[in-house]
Amino acid sequence: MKEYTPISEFKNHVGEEVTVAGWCYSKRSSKKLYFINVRDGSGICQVVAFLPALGEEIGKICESLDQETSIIVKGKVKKDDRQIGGYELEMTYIEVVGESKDYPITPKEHGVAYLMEHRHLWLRSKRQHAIMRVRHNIVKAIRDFFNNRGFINVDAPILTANAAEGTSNLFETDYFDDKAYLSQSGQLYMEAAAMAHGKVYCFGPTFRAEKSKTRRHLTEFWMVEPEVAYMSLDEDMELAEQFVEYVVQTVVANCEEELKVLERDVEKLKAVKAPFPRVSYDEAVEILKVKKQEYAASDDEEKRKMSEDILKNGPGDDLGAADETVIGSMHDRPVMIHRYPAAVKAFYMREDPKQPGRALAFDMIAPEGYGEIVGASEREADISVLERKIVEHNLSLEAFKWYLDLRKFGSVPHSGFGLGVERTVSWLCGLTHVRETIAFPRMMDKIWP
RNA sequence: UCCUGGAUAGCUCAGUCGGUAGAGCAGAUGGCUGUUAACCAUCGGGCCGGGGGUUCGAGUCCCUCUCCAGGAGCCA
Repeated sequence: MKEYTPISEFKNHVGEEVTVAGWCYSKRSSKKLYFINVRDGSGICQVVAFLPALGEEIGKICESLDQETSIIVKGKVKKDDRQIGGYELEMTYIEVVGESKDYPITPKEHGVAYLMEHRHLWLRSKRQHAIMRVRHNIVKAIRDFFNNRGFINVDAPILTANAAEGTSNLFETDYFDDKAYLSQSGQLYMEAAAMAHGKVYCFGPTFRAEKSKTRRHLTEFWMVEPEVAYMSLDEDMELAEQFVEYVVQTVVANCEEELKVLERDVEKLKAVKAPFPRVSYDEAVEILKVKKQEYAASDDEEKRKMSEDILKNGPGDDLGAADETVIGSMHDRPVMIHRYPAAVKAFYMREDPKQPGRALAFDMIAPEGYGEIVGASEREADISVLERKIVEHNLSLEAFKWYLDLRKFGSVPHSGFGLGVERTVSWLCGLTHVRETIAFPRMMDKIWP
């Protein structure tokens, strides 16, 4: 590596001459003085060039700089509290590495469609830079949490032969003379791995061909899925709340600068401490019935409109987005809604022996309207029940032959959950749409760049 | 797939009653030793998304197609 000094390390080089390799972020000038904001990936710093001391040649170079021209600059680091990073570079030398004419993204406002078309360049912008760093910290915290608790990372395949939950939202691809599908969950494979290692997790991309056009959906998204042998649903809830608390508090501790750039209200994140409230599906429905009346009678037109969407699916059916928002907004931390009607949930979820018709499953709803971030359940361990449910869900017993083996050879109670990384990033960054949480989002109508 | 709203300068938008178009930013040129989305002056820049219709006349009204945004369902 060459001896370039990262801008983020300026605090250790005050008074020294350093070399910075980066890009021109913006430029202001008067006749004899240039102020060049340089970004190098680690940070942004103002470089000051006093032309009478530097000569005509350097003046010409400064004059020629456009937004995103790549440059190598030498200069002396000065502490300057007026600057955003707290430091300033007094230029002694500058060299252009690559020019940049008519850079499409100006410091002024742009529309969403335009920015998405230029996603490969948009990543350089301050907000996007901050989001990617928060995401990096979230991913690191996720791995650290499980690695530090004796979980083994066993990744699931991306190309699969059959579907976990029906074939309607699967991406299909040719697999030699056969068909294969892109994975929509690693869970079934993690159940196999948990029987080998006890505590496991997978972490990778998953794919859903849902024609969803909302702020919470991507067709390709990352999910972490822990699975633990001999773990009950209640223990699963404890694991999930400790996990989410750890991820959130790690980000609060490590991403102060980034959250400031994103203007995130950090106090709201600091409140995310276990235990999280637990609400049963039946309790949720009772709460929602009251809220529906309350909203319908409200002076606020928005609430009256929302009232129509509350319990729109009818009692006994799954909760909708409006229901989640209402329950979620009642607390300052995530809420776990558990024991949904078994009929609306996946075949592999165990029914509650104490409450027939209810599944041992929970969803974790993030506060501030960010919706479901975790889906979880205790898995059915009894082979005969599982076989019956596979048939009831119109799935092929043949396709699940290997999965049923797990119940044939030393079946044990086990549970796990899946956390959506993009929704978590969106929540922690306070974004309005998950499309900004991943470098190159894949959506229903967008697969470029 | 359904519902709603859009498409006008490179970008973000305004455009009155139907009478062939305007701002800010960006770009170019000039000015300024401390600027932070710098400022001041000047200049260039338009198939008003495509097609059809109504009209003497359409950016504006109607139909249609395409694309975009927001929402629903489904989900993480």
